[in-house]
Amino acid sequence: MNYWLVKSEPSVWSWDQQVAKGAKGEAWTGVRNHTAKLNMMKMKKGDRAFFYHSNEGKEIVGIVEIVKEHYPDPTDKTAKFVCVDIAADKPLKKPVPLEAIKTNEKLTEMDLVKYSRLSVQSVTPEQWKLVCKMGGI
DNA sequence: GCCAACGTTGGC
DNA sequence: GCCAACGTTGGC
Repeated sequence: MNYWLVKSEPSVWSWDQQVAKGAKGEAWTGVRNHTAKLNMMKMKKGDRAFFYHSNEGKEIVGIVEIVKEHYPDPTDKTAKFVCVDIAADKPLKKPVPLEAIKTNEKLTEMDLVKYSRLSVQSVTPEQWKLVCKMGGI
């Protein structure tokens, strides 16, 4: 299994809205960046991803599961980009703020720190375990 | 194909 | 609200 991290501004699409969609999930559309697109194309059904709130909160709030692999993004008129369907798995007992990641020397290599603008990122198993632990899971 | 100008993202 | 980082666009 591979691990990922997706970012969303809560004013646009929040964790609560994701949870409300249930196990069926929701299309993760609107990605217009080729690096993020390549990451989405590597996602497999059953992979897990952290759900991060950018701008407001700036913390990892929950875990989602990839429930449908990549297909053309219906909101993209140029037909160049793709989306996946994700469903809320479970919330972190304790959200992990960006600050905690930046100050943990084991996590300074996370894309969240190095490439803060990338909206779909990969996470190593080591990073995944550590963040889960920090989040109380 | 280079690069300056411009737009967007997101932390601060 | 500012600005750094980075992607995209368009003139040459």
